This record gives sequence, structure tokens and C-alpha cells, in this order.
Amino acid sequence: MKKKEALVRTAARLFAERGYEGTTTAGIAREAGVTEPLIYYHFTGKEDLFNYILERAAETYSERLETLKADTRTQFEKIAKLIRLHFHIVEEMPHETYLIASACPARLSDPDSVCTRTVTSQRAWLKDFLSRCLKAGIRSGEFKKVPLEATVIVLIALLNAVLRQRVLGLEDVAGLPAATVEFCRRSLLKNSA
Amino acid sequence: MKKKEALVRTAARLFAERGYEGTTTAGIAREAGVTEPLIYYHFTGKEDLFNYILERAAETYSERLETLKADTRTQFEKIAKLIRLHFHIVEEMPHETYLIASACPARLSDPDSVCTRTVTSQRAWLKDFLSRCLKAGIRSGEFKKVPLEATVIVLIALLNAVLRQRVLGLEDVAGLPAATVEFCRRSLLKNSA
Amino acid sequence: MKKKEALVRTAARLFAERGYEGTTTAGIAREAGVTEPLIYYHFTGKEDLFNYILERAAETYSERLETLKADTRTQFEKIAKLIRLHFHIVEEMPHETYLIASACPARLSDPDSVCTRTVTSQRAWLKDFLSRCLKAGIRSGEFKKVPLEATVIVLIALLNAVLRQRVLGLEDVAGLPAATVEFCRRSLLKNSA
Amino acid sequence: MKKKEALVRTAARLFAERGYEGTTTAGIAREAGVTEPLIYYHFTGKEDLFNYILERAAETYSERLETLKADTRTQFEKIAKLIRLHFHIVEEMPHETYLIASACPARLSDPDSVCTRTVTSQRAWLKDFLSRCLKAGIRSGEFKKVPLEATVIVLIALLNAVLRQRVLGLEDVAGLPAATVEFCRRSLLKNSA
DNA sequence: GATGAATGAGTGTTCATTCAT
DNA sequence: TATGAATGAACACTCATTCAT
Repeated sequence: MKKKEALVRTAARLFAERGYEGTTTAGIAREAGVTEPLIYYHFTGKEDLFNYILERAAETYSERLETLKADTRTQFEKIAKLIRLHFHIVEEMPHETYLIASACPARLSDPDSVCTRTVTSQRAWLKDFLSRCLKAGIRSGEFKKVPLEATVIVLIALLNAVLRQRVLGLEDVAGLPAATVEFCRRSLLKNSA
Repeated sequence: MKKKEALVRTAARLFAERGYEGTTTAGIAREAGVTEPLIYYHFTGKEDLFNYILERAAETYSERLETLKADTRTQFEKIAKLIRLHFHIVEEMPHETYLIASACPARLSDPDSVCTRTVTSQRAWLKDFLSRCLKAGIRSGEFKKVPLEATVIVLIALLNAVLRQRVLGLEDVAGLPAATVEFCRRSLLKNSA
Repeated sequence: MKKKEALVRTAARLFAERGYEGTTTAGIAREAGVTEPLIYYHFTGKEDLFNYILERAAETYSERLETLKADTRTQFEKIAKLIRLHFHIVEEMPHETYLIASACPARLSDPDSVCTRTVTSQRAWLKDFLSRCLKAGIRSGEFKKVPLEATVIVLIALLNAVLRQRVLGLEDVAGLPAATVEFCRRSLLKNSA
Repeated sequence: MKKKEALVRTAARLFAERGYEGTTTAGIAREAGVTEPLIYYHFTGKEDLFNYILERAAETYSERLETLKADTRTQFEKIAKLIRLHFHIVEEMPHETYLIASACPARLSDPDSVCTRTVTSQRAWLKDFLSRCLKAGIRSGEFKKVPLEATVIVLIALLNAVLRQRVLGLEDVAGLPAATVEFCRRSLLKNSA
């Protein structure tokens, strides 16, 4: 039991550091302190182990997202919470978030890969969530009259950039989360200095 | 001569689609319509071919960036041009920009890799350029009083997101470049509706 | 376990017949009736396999040499035993002795190679052993007054020639061991017809 | 013209240092300061170049041997000259003599190789020459009554050891040629102290 | 004479995976 | 649960050699 968890944790770290193809089953086993065949006892293969990690991370991410649906006073407060949540996720699961940036790009050409399915469904969720927020905010006069679809895309790009901050080399500038929220607030809200 | 160029172009595409480790020298040769040893006639190895592609792309990118230094009326016009330039670069070198997102993350742990050196120096250039713009704009009253360092980081993240748009799955929403520019304008400029 | 020994034995033969560079890992595996990767399961590579064989042979050789230190009546009897021992070694480990002649010369330029280290230490042992014998024999009047150092070198050359007899094409002349011993006896002993 | 000679000289050195298989045509060309295809202009291939070197060396060796047939007072003087000649040959053609020790062993299994033919014919010449010397010397009472065939073999082994002195690691002991001659004189001559 | 470009065949080595225990 | 031994397929790379010029 403990060995399986060691396997998964080590694999997550190595997949993140070296990419999927750059990580060997021998390397995972060695660094996890187990033997190689044990991987095949717990998983059907390397791909299965990778997918397991990805799905676990996706599940955690989805659970966090669901908590945002609870009412909040303003629409922008919802968006602000969404942004802050992404900063938290990176702290909580650094390997897993890096892994998506490191190992997934090369797998997105396969529409059946777990990477593609995960990324697609998360994007759909974000798109829906942000569309509703913007629409409601614009209608109620909270937001400026921004173009709906394109602005949603810009916001999603910004959230992705946050998740990839280690890849992007975003140094740990103090107040980065706050600055990101403020950047968006000034751009969206009607009454901002 | 023509064969070398076929080699380089094919390699750029495959490295982008499959990542560095996921791309085989046999695959490059096959798809380029040449034999494998030709790679070793023109380059010292797979890594050398990869670096050659990266450095060529980095050079083109740097040249484009340098054109921005010419005077422009307002500070924001400089930033707007920078954003639009990144949208152009993606059109111009789609493989090379995807390649950086696909093959580089796993190589950034090595401080001596061409990936790391390229990314680092480009980030430094952008940081310097954006810092000057913001500082000047704030002093002259063109911009709101935004926190300097953190806002620079947010802008760089946004530029990176633009370069990685295919990785991020940013659909070809009409008017995305304009929307991105406007998103920033509203956030930065004092007199914006 | 049995497969590893088959690997080692076959490798010794092929290295001897074809030299180090002329022997391929594919050839070793084929003739040993195993697959190529097994070499890399038991050894870190071709070089490691080669060194293993060399070191095993060197160990056996050293053990045989040590048995000579036991008292013998005359100094020449010691030398005679040493010569006969070399004839025995060739019978006992034909591949390994040929291997040293076939695969080592090209490796002696590297001072850190196992070939160089092995050959050097064995030469030192022989030099020491023969020096003591000659010195004692000359002092006691058993030997003629031969120049010490140069004669030791001549004797070592002769021992090497014995080990390399197959390389040198020394046919199996009946009584060759005896003739070699007698050749030296006549040259060294005072009272020889 | 000069380039061909550079090619041959460099090749001789490299074949000696690295063995036949360990020497690459690219390496020869590089170190000779010419391009690879030039080898194929002057020779039909690597093997042909190797054989050319070997045959040139064998010719020189044979010419030297022929000079020994001229009358000399005693039989042992002939043998002494033969021994000294071998010490000279090593000085004169160090690469070529090392080459025979380094590259030939692995080729002696092929009876049609130039190595095999060269070595065989030289051995035959030496065997004939030494047999005549010993026979005459024993008949005339100059030599002790040594067993003919076996002693010839021992002497040939000693000559080979001289040629291979660099391989055998025989240090440049002062007076080694003289000591070798004396070693044999004491063993063969009737009236030696 | 001499070379830049190119290649078919093979090199040592590593991979994810399996199997008997 | 767990492993030591083993493997088929592929890997990056090198070889001696050729050919058009």
C-alpha cells in the first residue's frame, strides 16, 4: 500500500521534471525504492500510471472549481476567487500542474488521450463559468461592455498562464495573486480608478 | 542543400507535435524523405539539430522585438504593438512556437540547455522593455498607478499565453488580438471607458 | 545463472578470435544462445563484460603465481616451475591468454584501462620474483654471473612468448616446454654440459 | 603524391595504436589532413590500405633478412646478427612492428589474409635459416647437442618477443640487445663460461 | 587529383514489458 | 505482494563506401 503511493508520488515528480517520454519505468522504480515489475502489478503499464496521476489531479481540480458555484455578492468576486484558486492549486500540487504543461502538449494531437479529454472538459467548464459571470455582470452594469467571447478566452489564457507559472518562469513576486486580480478588476469593472 | 532545409523543417514540425524525446531521428528522416545518417552529416546529433531550430527561431524573435524600440506616440501603443507582434509570430512560425511549449519544459531543469538560455534572455528583454514602458506611462499620467513589478509579470504571462495559444487550445476567436489589446488598455490607461 | 556463464564463455572466445572492436554484442548473444539485452542485464556494457573476463583470468593467473613462492631446493627449480606454469596456463585458459594478445595491444595506450593495469601489475610481480631468484642464484654460485636487470627482461619476454604461443604460431612441437626450460638452464647454470 | 604518403604514414600509426577495427577511415583522413574519399582514390578500401602497409613492411623486413645470408665466420655470429637485426627493425619501423602485434592476431584465423600469409612465410624463412645454423653448428662442434626442432621454436619465440617489445612493455634497459645475444650464446655455445 | 553530399548496413545500448517463482 | 531474469522492438549514432562534380 505504502509502496503504491511512493510509486505514484515519484512518478508524478519525474513526469513533471522530464516529460512523459523522458521518464523511464526503471527510473520511477529506482527513485521510488521499488522494483520495476511492481508498476505492472498496480497498473497496466506506464501510460496507465500516467493517466492515474492525471485523473487524480483533474478530480481535485474539479472539486475545487465546484466550490466556486456558491453565491457571492458580485460577479467579479467570483472571478477573483477563480484566479486566487489557481494560485492555490499550484502550491498544493506543484508536480501535477507542471506535469500538464510538460507532458501534455505532445499528447494533445491524440483526441482520445486522457490529456486531451481532461484539458477539453476543464476548458468547457471555465468557458461556461466565465461566460455566465461576464453576461450577468454586463447586464447588471457591474462590468464594462466588453466583447463576451473574446474576453472569456483572454481570461482563460490568463488562468492557464497562472497554472504554468513555474514553466513560464514567473518569479515569486510578492503580491502577484493580488496584482493579477487587480489587473482584471481594472479591465472589467465600471467604477475602478 | 535543399535536403538540409527539408530536414530542419520536418524536424521542427515533429519536435513540436511529439516533444523532443517523443521524436525519433528515424521519424524525422523518413518524413523529410532523406536517410537517417544525413542528420549526422549536417548536425552532430539530435540535440544539435534541436538547438539549431531553437536558435534560429530565437534569432527571428529577437529581430522582431528589436523593431519595437522605434518611437511610438504613446507608451501603450508600444505595448499594443508588442502584443500584436506575438500574435503575428505564432502565424509566422507555428511549429517553432509550439515546440517551445512542447519540448522545452522538460529541459528547463538544465541551466545550460539552449532552451533555458533562450527563455531566460527573452524574459529579461521583455521585463526590461515593459518596465520602461510602465514607468514612463505612469510618470506621464498616461497609465493608472499600477504596481510596477507585479504588473510586468502579469503582462509577460499574457504574452506567453498568446505564444502558447495552440497548446492552450485558444480557438480562433475572431478579434482575439484586438480583444487582448483592449483588455490591457482598459486595465492600464487612465482615460478608458 | 547458466545463461550468464554461457555469455561470459562465448564472449571470451569471440574477443580472443576477433579482438575487442571486431566482436559485436549481437555476435556474442547469438553464439551464446541468448538475446542481446541480457548482456546489459548482467553487465553495464560491452567494456564491462570484457573487463570482467580479463579480471577473472588475471585472478586465476595471480593465484597460480602465488603457489610458486613455496620453497624449492634450487633457484633454477623456481624458474623452471615458472616456465612450466605458463605452458599450463595456456592449456587451461586458451581463450583468455589469446585475448590478452589479441585485444589488449590496442588498449595499452590508455593507462586507466584494465588491460594496462593488469599487464603492469603482472610484469611487476614477475620482475620482482625473477630478480630475487637470479640474485640469490648468483650469490650462491648456482648461476653464472649474468647481468641482472637485462636478463630478467629477457626471461619475461620468453614467458610472454610462451603465453602468446598460439599468436606466435608456435606449433605443438613435442617437448617444447622441456626444451624451453633446458634452453634457460644451459644459459643460467654454472655446471651445465 | 605527398598526400598519399601522409595517408599511409598516418594509417600505419593509427592501425598500430588502435588495431584494424578500432581505426576508422574518417579518423585516418582527419589526422592525415585529407578528405575521406581520397582513400578510395588511392586504394580500393580500408583493407587494401592496411594490406599495402603490411606488405611494404614485410618487404623491408625480407630485404633485411636476405642480407644475413652472406658468409660469417661462425654459426652463432649469424644468429647474433639475426637477433640484433630485430632490435634494429623495431627502431626503424616502430608503427609497422607494433601493428603486426596489434592488428594481426584477430586476423590470423583467416588463412587467406595478408597477415596470415606474411607471418607464415616469415616463420618459414626463420625456421629454415635457424635450422641450418643449428645443424651446422652442432655438426662442427661449435654448439652443444641441443634438440634441433624445439630449440628453433624457442629462438623464433624470442625473436618475436623482441619485435613485440613495446607490446610486452619491455623497458629500454641499457644493453638489452647485448644481453639477449649473450643469453643465447651461453645456452648454445660449447665453450661459454 | 580531390571533394561535399549522401547512404545501406550495422553498432552498442535502452525501452516498456513479461514470466516463472 | 513482490521480484530476478529475460526479451522484442526500437533507439541514437557510426561505419565503410559511393557518386556527382
